Amino acid sequence: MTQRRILVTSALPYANGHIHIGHLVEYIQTDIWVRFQKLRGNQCVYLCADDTHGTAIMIRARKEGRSEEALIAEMRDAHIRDFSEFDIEFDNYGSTNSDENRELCAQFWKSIRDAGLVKEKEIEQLFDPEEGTFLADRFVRGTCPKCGAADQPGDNCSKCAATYSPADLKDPKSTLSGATPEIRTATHLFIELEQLHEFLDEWTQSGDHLQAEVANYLKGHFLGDPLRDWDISRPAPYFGFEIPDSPGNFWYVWFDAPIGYMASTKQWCDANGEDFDKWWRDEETEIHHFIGKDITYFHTLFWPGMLKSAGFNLPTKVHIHGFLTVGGEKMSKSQGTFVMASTYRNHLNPAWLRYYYAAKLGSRLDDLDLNLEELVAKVNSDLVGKLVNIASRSAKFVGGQSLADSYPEDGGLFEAAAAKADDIAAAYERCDYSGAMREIMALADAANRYVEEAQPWTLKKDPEKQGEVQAVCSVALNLFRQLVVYLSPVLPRLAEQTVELLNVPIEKWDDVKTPLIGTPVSKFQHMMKRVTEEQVTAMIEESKAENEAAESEAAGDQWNDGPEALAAEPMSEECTIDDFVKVDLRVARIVSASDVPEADKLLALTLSLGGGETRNVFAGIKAAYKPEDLIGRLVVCVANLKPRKMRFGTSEGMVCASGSGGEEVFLLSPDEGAVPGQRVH
RNA sequence: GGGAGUGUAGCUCAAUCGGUUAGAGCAGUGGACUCAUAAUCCAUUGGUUGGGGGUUCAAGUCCCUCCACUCCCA
Repeated sequence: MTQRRILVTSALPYANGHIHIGHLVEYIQTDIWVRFQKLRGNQCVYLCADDTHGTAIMIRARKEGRSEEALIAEMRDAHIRDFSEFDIEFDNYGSTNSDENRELCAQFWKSIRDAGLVKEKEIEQLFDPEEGTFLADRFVRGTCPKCGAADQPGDNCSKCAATYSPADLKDPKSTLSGATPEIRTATHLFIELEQLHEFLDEWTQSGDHLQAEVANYLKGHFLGDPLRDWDISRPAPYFGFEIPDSPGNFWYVWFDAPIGYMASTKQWCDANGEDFDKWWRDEETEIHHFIGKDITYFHTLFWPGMLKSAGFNLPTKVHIHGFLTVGGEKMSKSQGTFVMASTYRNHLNPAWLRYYYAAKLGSRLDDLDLNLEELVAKVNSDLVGKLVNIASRSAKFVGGQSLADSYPEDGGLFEAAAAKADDIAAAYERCDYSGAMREIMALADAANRYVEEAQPWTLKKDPEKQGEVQAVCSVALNLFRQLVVYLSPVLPRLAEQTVELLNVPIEKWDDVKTPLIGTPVSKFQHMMKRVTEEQVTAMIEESKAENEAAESEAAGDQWNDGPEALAAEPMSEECTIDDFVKVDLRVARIVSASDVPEADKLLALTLSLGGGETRNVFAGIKAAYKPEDLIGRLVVCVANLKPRKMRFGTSEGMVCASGSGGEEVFLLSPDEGAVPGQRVH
């Protein structure tokens, strides 16, 4: 087998937050692949870095009253600590805020300029006069210019799905300061990606660079039309690198972030006497990027385009994975399923998560669901019950002695398991870890059956049969070691423990093909504990508590009330008592509630004001309430609202509720004792 | 709104180019064993492959349509 030269990266974590179990899907996936490649004898380096630039970092540092450099240094230490606790082993962990990165950015920039891909355009952008900074779309909220929905983000409306530019918003507010932004023009630099259209068509649609569904997605969504220019500069103030030939402008964070892969490589090369060009300009080198599906287009359009323009190697493959859900739902801070790596570590063993993710990761970009009960079952059953059990039930009979001097007759088990080496390797290679785990666990079952039939515990009682005991245990321990070699990319610590037990290093994939003979066996020690549901529950509880503490700290008071709601929908102008009494608010009882099938957001309600007085109301609360849960409850309604014809009928009032819409709708309820028809003063 | 996906047993997933009676693990049930961390072994229940229609000798797989969910839209 010829040795491959492989450069591997995971996406750069942003220096604005800690590593959580969602991030870990990617780093564990990548780390397994890298460890596998190294075990196969390939020359493989795993590179990563913190992504440190951009507005979010600048704003956060400002809020915390310290420099960006201090913030990112602290975050980088925390990231490195988290990764190391999960046995994620980078060959170099850099930072996009490094000299190497600045130099490489300049080099890319010159190539892209020379290729005639850069042009300047004046664009209008909202500017926060209080913070003294231009505002990215997500930092502006206001009223949708199309449908008039309040509190919508700067680029599209969550109510009517209209897309627009932040400058079109009515009553825009900065989410940073609450100030009304001004429109200012600024010169931005753009890369004319369309000039690379033909190349990108070719690169994305041919070869094996992308998973099939990703190639389809790009074809369907981007490559069918001319590619838009890519805005890669941001005016000061901005935390990043100033563009050398455009003073006052900085490279957009997504320009310098992927270059960070190369800057990290450069650091590694310098530290290890390696030639940088061998890794990024020699076509013999394979380059593999592992990323999540949310950043697909940066890595499959811009990045190959940049590399092509600057004359570097193109990625051999971009491996894209799905998102993590917990219990079938998005990770949720309030439910405690948004678990930080460090919180997990406080309660559970990282090896469990590594195995669980491996058992569920396939080569496609389906989302991965972390089901906590399943985690408990899988770890206890597969790792403890099946795998470690093989050693546990055989090693103690030969502890302190040696394995048999020649490999005993085992009915072909060892050979059969060794024959799986290529299949299992192929599954790892294509990132089908779940397939690999299934094959390995089937072998573990076979090993347990062998021990079951051979009954070393019975043989042990007969002094004449001590040789047989040694033979049976030699087989069992060799089968166990085979499994551990297969699993060592996933469970490096278990591999180390096995080395201690059997006193022979595990160094290469082909170790599965040669049984150990005559080597000493150490005294058996427990290799892995079982998981309990209590541990999992404790982790979730701590995660919840952390979230509550964080919210409370942010709000600065004991009620956890944050400023977001008020900032999102700022106070209206003053009104008089006369203005207020024009609105006749009444307590009403919902006497019927039904779905409006043709409407996405509406429920049809009949409100009783008592004494036979009713109002038919269409309320936009479908996503938040089920009709059957509403019937009978008291609400507050606007009883004198002018009736309005809608497609589905006439609406004769409004039900009072707060919230931003969608599922975030909270009906007002009167306290106990109120009766329908009472006026609200 | 546009695009890309997903939907298979109670749960998590397989099923090669369209090809035998749709398979595993876990959970469940019955039994065996008692070396092992209540681990292991044997047997076994469980399916209208989201709904409907079509193509075909043959459809989980291909086509149309509807439903539900996920992600993306620079």
